[in-house]
Amino acid sequence: MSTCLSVVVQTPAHSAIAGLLSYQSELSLAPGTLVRVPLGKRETLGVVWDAAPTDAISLAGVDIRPISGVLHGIEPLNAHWRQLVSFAASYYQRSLGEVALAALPPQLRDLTPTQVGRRLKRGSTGLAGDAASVVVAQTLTAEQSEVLRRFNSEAGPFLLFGATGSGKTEVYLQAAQELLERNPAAQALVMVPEINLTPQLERRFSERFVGQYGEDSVVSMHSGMTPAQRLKSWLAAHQGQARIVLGTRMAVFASLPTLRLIVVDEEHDPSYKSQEGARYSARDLAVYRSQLESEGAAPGQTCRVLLASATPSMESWHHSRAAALGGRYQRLLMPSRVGAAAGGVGALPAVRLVDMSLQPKKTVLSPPLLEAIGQRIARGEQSMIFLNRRGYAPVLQCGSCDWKSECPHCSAYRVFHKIDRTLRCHHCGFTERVPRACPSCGDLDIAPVGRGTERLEEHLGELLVGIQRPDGTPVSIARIDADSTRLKGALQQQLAQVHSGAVDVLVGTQMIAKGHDFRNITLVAAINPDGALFSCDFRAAERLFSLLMQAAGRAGRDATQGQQSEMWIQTLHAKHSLFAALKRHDFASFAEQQLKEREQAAMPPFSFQALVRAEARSQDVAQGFLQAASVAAADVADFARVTLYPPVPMSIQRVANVERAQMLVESASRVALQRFLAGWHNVLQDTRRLPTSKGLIRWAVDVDPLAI
DNA sequence: AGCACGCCGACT
DNA sequence: GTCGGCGTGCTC
Repeated sequence: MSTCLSVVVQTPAHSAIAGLLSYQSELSLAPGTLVRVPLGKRETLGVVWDAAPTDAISLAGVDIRPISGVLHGIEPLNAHWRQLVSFAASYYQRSLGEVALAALPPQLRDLTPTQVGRRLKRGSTGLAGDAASVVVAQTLTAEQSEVLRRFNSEAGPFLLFGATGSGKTEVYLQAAQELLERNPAAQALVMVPEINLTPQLERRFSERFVGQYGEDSVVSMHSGMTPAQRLKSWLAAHQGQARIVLGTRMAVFASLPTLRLIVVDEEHDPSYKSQEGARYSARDLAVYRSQLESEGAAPGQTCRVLLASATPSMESWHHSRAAALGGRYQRLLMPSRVGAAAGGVGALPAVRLVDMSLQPKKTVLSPPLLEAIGQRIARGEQSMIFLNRRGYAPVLQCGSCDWKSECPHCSAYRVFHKIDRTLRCHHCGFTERVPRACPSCGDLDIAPVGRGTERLEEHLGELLVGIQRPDGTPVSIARIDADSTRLKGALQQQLAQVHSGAVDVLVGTQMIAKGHDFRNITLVAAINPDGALFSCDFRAAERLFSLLMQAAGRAGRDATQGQQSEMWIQTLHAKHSLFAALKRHDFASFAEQQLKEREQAAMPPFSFQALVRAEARSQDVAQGFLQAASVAAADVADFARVTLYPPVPMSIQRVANVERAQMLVESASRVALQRFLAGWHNVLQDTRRLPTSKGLIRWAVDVDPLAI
């Protein structure tokens, strides 16, 4: 008698066969085993989820086909990994197969069992590193020691609230080091929000651990790696040679059989929330995973989780309030910058607000800011200027008719890029050469409106033309944004330019606000941050505060300059409480204010949300689908405990000729929302099959959405 | 998602 | 008369 296996395979989120598929096998295979199975006319990778001896060879009229192969060289994925995947699939309303297969390295899908076997042989040499090259741990500050002491002795989860420059990375390094010394098999997972931040983190972890634990002991996982590299890292983690895994959000799904420590650096960062496929939050899954890995573990063998940020998310801040008030996380504090003593208390840059309502209209850079930048250049110091908009100008407009550079495929303007004389849509990518004359009336008077980083760079060049560096050479201005760093390695190269001191003024988008340590930057300026102040997105203020705080953290990382470094903000709303709190570097009072407002308005983290998005040929069909699903929701479990809002067009209604609409679902209870969504799923699928839904392209649920 | 089948327009 | 467009439907 053969065995009947339940196998998960890559099936689309809403197809009719979202569940487990049955296959027969002569071998009795353990759950978690990787297999190759026939599916229709092709063969695909699957994961055994369950096995039961059976003699049934058909089910509901479908023949049960035999599996076609087993990836013998790879140990079955353990129960914790399977539980994590199955929780994520159910919480984020996606199929098990989609989540499970997306969590595996893509190359596993393409390789036959024999090819995988060859890779395994070729893999690790298990070379031990050179013990002499071990970089010794730094001496900790009192704050760092206290944080580590509490982290190692108390029960988590932990939220480390640490100022930029307070030495959070050293805390991660020593927490990992302590773990690896204590437990000869333990593994640690350290996540960062962006690919760009992995190289420098990898350098620091490698120099600390590779010497002692071997070449494969530190590996990275992010989408920028080649398929072969990803497979190699994944196998190293799965087989336990990798002791430390560094990566972006996808790394939360790495197979780590002896995981004992998870660090989520910059835990507030929106990049931890996936925006496609299963829209999971890697930060939230990290907390869940640590719980899972700790279940039934001996006291010293639990998996600890450390979320860290200088500006925590309102969710984590709320969870880390006093236990008496219902907090579940331990809040750990590191308010001081390393070496702060040299620069006096805090040594965080002084925040200067420029009230732009007192400046002539259309001023881009106010005279006092320009003056301050000039002084830095004369002293041989660097400045950094933020503008969160790339290109030359966001719109091109005709002076005589009302033509604007609209994208023909999207409800958005195409951005003018002067460098290559193009109009580019940042949503669908549609690009054309800039017209010589207005395409509508033929007038030659077409002009850029507003400004992006390209134009700011040009403008600065004109304004600073008379300024000289200490050695008498002219000012050098550089720009870093998604356009200037398109080529591989370009970002690293441009950052190196800044480090070498060849650049006096750096212009860029938020790309330069994150993580990079610049020793000689003593002035940071945000020239137009007002957009977020009165946004309809209730998280806009939180994001702005965090961005400005992070930007301010770029200034004066070198303690000897801490005293003179400044963060400049130009605003039309100088009296806004956000700026007042920023001036005092007072995240806590900003957060209390935000949470109070959120509580009064019953918004997250005091309520729980999900968004259903629909895409269709016409807006009517998209909204009609949502409306019909909304009406049909009345019979679904826990309907009475959720609020369904009417469908609305998305803020950018049309992208690449697809109309988009969304509908908000809200509940005071996470459990009720989950139960409702689970029951509603079939209703949505049935609604899609209705004749009125003809023209609907796709729909998806986003649980705990970041933006509404 | 793939990969089929299937039913209507311009080509050797 | 075929090649091929992408709409609809199925995969244990």
